[in-house]
Amino acid sequence: MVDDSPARRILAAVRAIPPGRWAGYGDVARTAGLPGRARMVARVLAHASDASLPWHRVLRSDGRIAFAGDDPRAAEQAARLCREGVPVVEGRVRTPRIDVARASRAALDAALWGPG
DNA sequence: CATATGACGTGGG
DNA sequence: CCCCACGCCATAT
Repeated sequence: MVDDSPARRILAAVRAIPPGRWAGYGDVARTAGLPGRARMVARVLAHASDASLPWHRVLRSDGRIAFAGDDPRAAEQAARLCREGVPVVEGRVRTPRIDVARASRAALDAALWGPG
């Protein structure tokens, strides 16, 4: 079926976040059917091998980057976000997060119905 | 087996 | 804004 292992559902949820937007770890977990498992999302992303995965669109619930400020990964994430038009100031974004579950459903609809 | 550790979240003081 | 407690759970030590 479309949903397989928890990890797979998490990755699917992350991929559903459109460019220029972001979502929280908890949001992704809920969308993946794993309420309260934000840490699991972090783990999955940490071990993800898919280079095309938009991991940079996942932030803490308050819009801050999860890595420490001196962590090179933080700079990388900020760069990617800025590149998509999401300004990162002091390690945090101001733009409102999106409803991942909604985006996820939209993605499924698009996959089923196609562009037209 | 006991503790500590993470790319976390929420609630309260 | 700060700090703390607790919930969560796979891995690591």
